[in-house]
Amino acid sequence: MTGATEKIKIKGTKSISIKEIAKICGVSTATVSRVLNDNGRFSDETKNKVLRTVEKLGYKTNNIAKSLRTKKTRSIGIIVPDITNEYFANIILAIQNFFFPQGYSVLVYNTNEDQGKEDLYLKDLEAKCVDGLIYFFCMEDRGQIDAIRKKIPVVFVDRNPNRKGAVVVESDNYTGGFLATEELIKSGCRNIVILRHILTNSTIVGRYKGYRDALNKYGIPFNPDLVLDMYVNANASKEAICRLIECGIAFDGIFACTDWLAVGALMALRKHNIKVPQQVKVVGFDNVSISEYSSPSITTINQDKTRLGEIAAQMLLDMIDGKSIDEKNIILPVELIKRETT
Amino acid sequence: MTGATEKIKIKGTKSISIKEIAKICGVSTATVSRVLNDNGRFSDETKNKVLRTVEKLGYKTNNIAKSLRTKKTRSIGIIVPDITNEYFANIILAIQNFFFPQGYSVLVYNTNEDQGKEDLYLKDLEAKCVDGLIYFFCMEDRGQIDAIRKKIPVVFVDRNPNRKGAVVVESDNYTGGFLATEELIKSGCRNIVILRHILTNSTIVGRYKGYRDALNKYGIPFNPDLVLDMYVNANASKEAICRLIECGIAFDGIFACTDWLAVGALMALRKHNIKVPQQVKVVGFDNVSISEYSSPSITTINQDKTRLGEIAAQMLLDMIDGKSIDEKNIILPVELIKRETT
DNA sequence: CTGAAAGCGCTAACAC
DNA sequence: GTGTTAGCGCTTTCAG
Repeated sequence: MTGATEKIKIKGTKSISIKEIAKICGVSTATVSRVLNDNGRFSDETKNKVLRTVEKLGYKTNNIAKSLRTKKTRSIGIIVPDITNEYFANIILAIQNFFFPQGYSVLVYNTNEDQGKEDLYLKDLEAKCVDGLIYFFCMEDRGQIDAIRKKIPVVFVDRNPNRKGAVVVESDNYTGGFLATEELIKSGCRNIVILRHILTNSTIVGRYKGYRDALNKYGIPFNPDLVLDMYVNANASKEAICRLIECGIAFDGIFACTDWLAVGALMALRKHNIKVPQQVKVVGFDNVSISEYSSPSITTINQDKTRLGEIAAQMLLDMIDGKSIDEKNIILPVELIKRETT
Repeated sequence: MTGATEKIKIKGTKSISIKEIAKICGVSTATVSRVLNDNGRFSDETKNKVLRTVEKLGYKTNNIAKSLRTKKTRSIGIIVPDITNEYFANIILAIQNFFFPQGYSVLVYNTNEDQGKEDLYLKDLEAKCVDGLIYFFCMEDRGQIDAIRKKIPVVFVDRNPNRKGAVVVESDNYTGGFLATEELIKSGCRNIVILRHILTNSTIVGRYKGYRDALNKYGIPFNPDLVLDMYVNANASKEAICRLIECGIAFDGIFACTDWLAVGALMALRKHNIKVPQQVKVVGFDNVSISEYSSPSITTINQDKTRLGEIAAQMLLDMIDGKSIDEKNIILPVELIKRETT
């Protein structure tokens, strides 16, 4: 640590504009603009001249000015609940990797599932004039969603807002829930707990439906005591399972709607010296790293995060480019990954 | 899936400008601009009139145009190695939470430690005219760093580029490495493996130095066979430790420069039926979730990600605002978190 | 193939 | 207190 107080200042890099290079090349700004954007209507000679001086002077186009004219900012927004969650981070990464080579950059907004923030972010995105939005929708319908959709292209990922005409990319949560539950049943479980996120959204609804239908199919009675709602957080699920055990409610399987919820369950089981998978079996959801590296490793439902992101990105780009899009609701398949907890 | 092909189109929300509302209010655009920016020199009467019609017509200022005039975009860039890594994600989150209330939005660029990408991102950031940059510096010096610093304010986080005059916020990696190693020594270890990231940067250098100095202080000879370099990845460290065991090289402690590296080590140890912490003890670094929820839970060195992000953000904002800043190199304290692996 | 000129929406002197 | 005016740097008709 130095106690010195220093004034940081940035050199006024008086950046040169199209005008200067036009003057130097002895052509008009219009011509320079044309060669820069490869819009035709210029000779090879002028092209070379322009390009060479652009290179020499290190000219960089001012995208602000360009945006003002073209009404395109070449940036998109992402509104996401929790960037800290590996599942979301993977999708964001795929989106960024897709868009950057297309010349788009990505504004990231983290809601932490807070609707107030979500509102503010939507406003900000509009003010910043993004060309499109990828939306991990979280808020309840208050008309905002349709409002923003009227103004800019938006594609919903992961969570389905169930609005007519909305473009959405999601995993097959229903089948995921079904497969997870079926795996437990086939391994011999008859009293299957389900650990859910307390915030109801389409992913939870789908997984729960799959759970119920699997129970049904195999003739296992549904027990409402085994439905546990909580905020997604390993400690919350640990406590919930501990409570269940302490109340003496019997169960032999757990379907956790999230891998982290499964981790918490495992902690509770370990604390009570309950053997996994011998006494209780566990299935998670997402297939994030923790499920692979936890001990025991967790049987889970894989979601294809990369494709989720890529497809959403591709659809958004198509919308921005005014292309027609074939499907408005893409549902990606999921897959059971069998590991040590079942 | 519907086979229908639908043309998505966005309604041309012919947005109104300052001009319209000036006309309606019977004042000039300058006046409107003044009340909108609260720049004084207008009467309460006109203020009310303007504000009311702004409200009524739902006028929104066009930030592109504004930026073109003011040369401020109110956006900052973040260049980060891996958004998927909870450690980095936490810092990004803190930065976003700090900046949004200040009216800034955040462009995120993921390098995946790829220098080629880093170069491109730097160019893009410049073209997008961001007001500042927070930089998890990864590339080796090729002059680019100093070049960008001349153009926009940048603060380096996590990794110290060791350039004179650079503003950097980092954890006390040296002390972290020392504490981790000391913890192992005090628990009785004498043959301590260190698991390092193969990409040398200031964090690794610092932690390694701490390791060596702790060894020295306690009179334990350094054994180069116990220094293992790899890409940060649980599988890589698992394999490295397995190899060590299979080669018959004895060790009783492991200092992993990252929690995920520690996780891999634990897997290798489990595979070979080596008891932790009885036969081998392990210390990680970062204190990300996995260290808390792994089984056994991992003793680790905590880095204060939130403060790392907040301080970096505050310093960048100060630089943007042209304020003088007191310290150019903030080093945040770290802390040993004792858990089950030691 | 090229240039002149208008203007995107806003801010900031400067004059009154 | 308020209006006039001149651009910011670029694209894009329209004429030639």
